[in-house]
Amino acid sequence: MAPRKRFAHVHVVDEEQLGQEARVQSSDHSAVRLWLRLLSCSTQIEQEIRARLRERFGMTLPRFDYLAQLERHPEGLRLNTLSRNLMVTGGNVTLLTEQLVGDGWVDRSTDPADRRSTLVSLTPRGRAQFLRMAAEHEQWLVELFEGFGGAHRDVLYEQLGRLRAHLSPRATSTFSRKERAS
Amino acid sequence: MAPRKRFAHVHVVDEEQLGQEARVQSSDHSAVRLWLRLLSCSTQIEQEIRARLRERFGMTLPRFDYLAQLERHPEGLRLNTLSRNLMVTGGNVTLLTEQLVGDGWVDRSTDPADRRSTLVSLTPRGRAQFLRMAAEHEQWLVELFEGFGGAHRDVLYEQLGRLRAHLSPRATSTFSRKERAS
DNA sequence: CGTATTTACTTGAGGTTTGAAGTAAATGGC
DNA sequence: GCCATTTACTTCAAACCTCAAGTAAATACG
Repeated sequence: MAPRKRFAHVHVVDEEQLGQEARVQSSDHSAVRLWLRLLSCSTQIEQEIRARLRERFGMTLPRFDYLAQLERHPEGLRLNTLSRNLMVTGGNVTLLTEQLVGDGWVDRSTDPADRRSTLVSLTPRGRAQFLRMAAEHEQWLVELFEGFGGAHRDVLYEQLGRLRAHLSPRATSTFSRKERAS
Repeated sequence: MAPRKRFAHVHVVDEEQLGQEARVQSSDHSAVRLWLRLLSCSTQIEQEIRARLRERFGMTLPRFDYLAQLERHPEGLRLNTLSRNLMVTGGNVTLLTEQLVGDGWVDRSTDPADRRSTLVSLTPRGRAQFLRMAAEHEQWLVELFEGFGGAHRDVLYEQLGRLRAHLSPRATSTFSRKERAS
């Protein structure tokens, strides 16, 4: 069977997949179909990247993403920020942090300005190793998009930017989730 | 912290998120940025749908997706096909099947034409309940895309179709994975 | 026919992620 | 200054998902 990051969705694929376009009929409306395509694309890429990270580096995607965040913020990040940026729960970040600290990728310290907060940053060795992986990682993406015409690409990039902006208002933090007043 | 389907990726968000666009600089190249936008959009929608399924119906997204597949195929589906369509591993489908059969959503039978295969389909009650959820689910998506202009939407849909087609060749089944000849 | 291979699925261990319920530090009225 | 609330993080059970190693049915080939 085919693997999936976390999941493939909804009426997913099928109508969506490969040669089976014929089956569409009337049942799906445009919002759902758009969502399914979006999901299908992102899942495919994710699976591919995940597999390569494992094969080449024995690295998992969540850890890679975590490290990538830190690499962008040499000054260190608070777990809360990390959670928001990675779009995962606080508990997850706590666990990943433990693992990455344990494996020597990450340094962890209490924020002197706010003793509730934890600051994390890459160890020098972690950073060096991450940079090697990141270079290759970027190549994979270049490869995946290769042949997907530059003009199409720009249009897609542009539209995704719009969509993200459109969706963003609801991208609230939820480390401890009281919010979500329906 | 913010929850995530399965995960948020890579250098994800941050440069990507909200008001922080300024930080982009030179380090990210276009393939990576495209991927991050794609991921960010799909994760946001996924989280939203996941949260609503739980709140409204006590339903999880993987199960909903599974049921959605079956709804589209009243004749029944083999687990193998389901795995490919949902883009998850066979083991996962086996587990979900047990749960859904146990909860009365799904009927399970051996394919008379091939006794290795298992056929699953919705129970009448499962189908009725699913249809109620699906109607609301579609409304959520309509809502999420509301105000994201029709023209933009069509362009995005079109481009995602192209991208999916571009990526698809590598979307091979992996129920029992011998393949992946690097 | 008989055996080797392939295909469909199951099992189990391990990692990931969530959501909910906690603890503890900081902040905001009063 | 005191207490209520908020914010930052931790813990834990349960769900999810993968990967690897199995079993068993079907097919391919000699």
